[in-house]
Amino acid sequence: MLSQTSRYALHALIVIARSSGQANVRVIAEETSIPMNYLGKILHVLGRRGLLRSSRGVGGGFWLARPPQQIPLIEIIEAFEDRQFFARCLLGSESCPEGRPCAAHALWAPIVEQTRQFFEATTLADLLAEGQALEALAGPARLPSGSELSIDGVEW
Amino acid sequence: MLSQTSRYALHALIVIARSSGQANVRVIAEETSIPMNYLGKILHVLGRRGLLRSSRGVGGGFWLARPPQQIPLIEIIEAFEDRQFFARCLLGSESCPEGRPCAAHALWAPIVEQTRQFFEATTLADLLAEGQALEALAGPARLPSGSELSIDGVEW
DNA sequence: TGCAAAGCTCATATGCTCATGATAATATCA
DNA sequence: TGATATTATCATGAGCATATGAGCTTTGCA
Repeated sequence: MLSQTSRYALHALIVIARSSGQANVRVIAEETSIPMNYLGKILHVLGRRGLLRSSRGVGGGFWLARPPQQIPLIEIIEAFEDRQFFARCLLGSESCPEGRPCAAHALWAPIVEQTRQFFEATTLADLLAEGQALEALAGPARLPSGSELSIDGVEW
Repeated sequence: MLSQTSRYALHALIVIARSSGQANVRVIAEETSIPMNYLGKILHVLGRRGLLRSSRGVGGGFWLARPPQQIPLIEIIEAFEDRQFFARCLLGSESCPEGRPCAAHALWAPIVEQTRQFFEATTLADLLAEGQALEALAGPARLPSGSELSIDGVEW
């Protein structure tokens, strides 16, 4: 559904948001298992898109340019998927030129539209909240095992 | 969303169903603009999956193995997409191993499930009916232009 | 019985996504 | 000011989905 690259971007942003401050490429790559060089490129794109800020040099890294409530998932996706990602019909836009819908169009359109609305309405904050809920459920049993995904200290 | 190959398969099946009988690769390729050799391979796969029958030699071609009411779209898709097509989470199955859902999982699951149900519930016949409805709307204005997509004579 | 039509099969090419590696630019700090 | 840490940028490669091309096999028909 989503490209690997989009999924990397989402995952990286979740980790950055959780880190309550700056996070550098190496650390994010370790935590997410995303190849480091590739991740650098992805974060750079997110920077140009206005989702991340960055600084170089010692102590540098990336951080969210906006609070996660103001980062809808669709912005992340649009950075890496081509423009027709949501415009495309079941049979492809070739079979379905403007104004001459193909046989599948009307049936498929509601599905696409609902998916698009999901990505528009859901924000990075929603994902963080969901992750927090999961941790509350499973947390006590595996806190001692040392996974340091703490969500505290986020100042938004 | 769907791979090019799946979309080719869908499109070809629509054309075959409309042809009310046999259709050969060359004709289908011309009508759909799908590369002929590639189409041949796709139809062969659909044959092995039990969706098409074929015969060789002069006058040979492909035809539906079942009435279109009994061909759900999901069967077509499963022939060309990998098994995890609907199992996959927003962040990918790597981030989301069995029994340990990722942050996005619960939010995304309903979207995937609804999409899966669409492909299960919608049949080739539904696409044909939709195409017929479109033609009824726009038909009179462009019938003289010679597009011979007649739907008559289907004996199912 | 031989030719032509059509599907079948395999080998190869191409283009894109994903990934790697090296180097440059910039920032911090002793 | 030099050593180090970190992002920025560019060149290159790997692998897969997509596509092409050629020859093989089967079938129908004159």
